Amino acid sequence: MTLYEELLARGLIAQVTDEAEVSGMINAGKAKFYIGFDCTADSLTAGHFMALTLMKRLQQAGNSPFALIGGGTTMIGDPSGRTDMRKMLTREDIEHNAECFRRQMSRFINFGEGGATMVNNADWLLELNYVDLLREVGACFSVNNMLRAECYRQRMEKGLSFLEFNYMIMQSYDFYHLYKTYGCNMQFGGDDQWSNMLGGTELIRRKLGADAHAMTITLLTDSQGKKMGKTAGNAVWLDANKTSPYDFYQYWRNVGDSDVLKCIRMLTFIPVDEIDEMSKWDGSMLNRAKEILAHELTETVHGKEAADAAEASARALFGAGDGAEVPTAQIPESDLQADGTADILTMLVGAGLVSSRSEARRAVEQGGVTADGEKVTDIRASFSGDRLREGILLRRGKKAFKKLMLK
RNA sequence: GGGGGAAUUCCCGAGCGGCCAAAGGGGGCAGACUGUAAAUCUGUUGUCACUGACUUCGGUGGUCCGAAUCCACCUUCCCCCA
Repeated sequence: MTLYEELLARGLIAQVTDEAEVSGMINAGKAKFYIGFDCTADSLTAGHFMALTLMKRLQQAGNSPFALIGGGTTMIGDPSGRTDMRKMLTREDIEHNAECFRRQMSRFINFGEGGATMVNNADWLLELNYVDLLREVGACFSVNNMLRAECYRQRMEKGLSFLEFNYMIMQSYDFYHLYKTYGCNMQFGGDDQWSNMLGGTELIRRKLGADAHAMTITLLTDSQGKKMGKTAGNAVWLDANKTSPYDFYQYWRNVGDSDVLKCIRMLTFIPVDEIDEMSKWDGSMLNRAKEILAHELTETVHGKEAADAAEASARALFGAGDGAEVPTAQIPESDLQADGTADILTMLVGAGLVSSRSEARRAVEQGGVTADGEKVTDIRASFSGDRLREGILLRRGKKAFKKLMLK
């Protein structure tokens, strides 16, 4: 199976400018391609993860990746697929985020000798001169065409600022720049980037009379068409401090039946024929597939040790097994009451299992709280300081656990 | 530049000057059922010292015994005309 065929088999490819050209180049292992990442936060997310694995797959086949960090484009803010304008980030924030991205990426991609190249578009975009730019590339863009682009469609109803309108031009300029500087003639990215990417191929054609190509990967959505990699609107981060390895593991452990195989196919490096074998599983057997998915991804992101630990904890907490390594939380001595005990509401808040005492109260009243396996039904229940010193396993609902200790 | 409209709780979206912590939906959370799935049903969803009190309806002032509701100014956004 060729690399391109594998990508197809995994369901990764959404759109390609020229299938024959692109597949030929990447199969031969000689391609130079880039993927851009705008640094809108201080950590990469599960959404970026798929692009990174694509990069890795291609690198393993001998191709040369360029990871572009959007230090410059983030100053503009990509309007694609958004209904409102992004919050403007300060230059300092962006630089900080770019640095975080750089660190995280180097864990997945080999940037060493002969490996991938990391570039930051702040290096060339920030020094552009407005009038020069207008004359050089502005003349190559048709506003009529741009307005037709899918990525602006949503915003045509709600309003689109001129700042954001220029995003496509900046991204196109990136591609043009990388083509001229490194001979990079392919750009990959999420499917929402398609029109931005075409802007680049078009610019290269007009300015240099050369062919450049673009390919997008399918957005990872669940069976209801919602983007995956988010929980209740919050991103699943790759930074262990923002999303703990245990939570990361749990996110994937909990995907719906109908989505497991798709995730395994698209996100893991498990050979395609093995996955085909798994796709014959059904019903509760899929639970095994979910474990594989969760372990596999946690291992790639946080390392084998963390993945094993998360799996062991999960098994212990949800079924047979013991010695669970549950994330712990601590409350200070000062949270103890005069008689040396701690009340359940304070404990729940201190453990971070709820965000307020009211929420803690509700959780207890609804019978969703246990302490060391025993259901707590009284909102005035309290526990001795001695027990706390040894640690009490608090559980809120089915899936949230914290071991609470005294500081 | 001129004219018109809008801003409500996580999101969408109701809201007569007192009966508004604010309808309804979505989402979230919890419970039942399960396989840590889906579907379904039930409860819940501002905070706290919780049969009560306190803080919320873009911002600042004002009218009134009383304002999410009325007035003034400001901010932001949308639409039409240029």
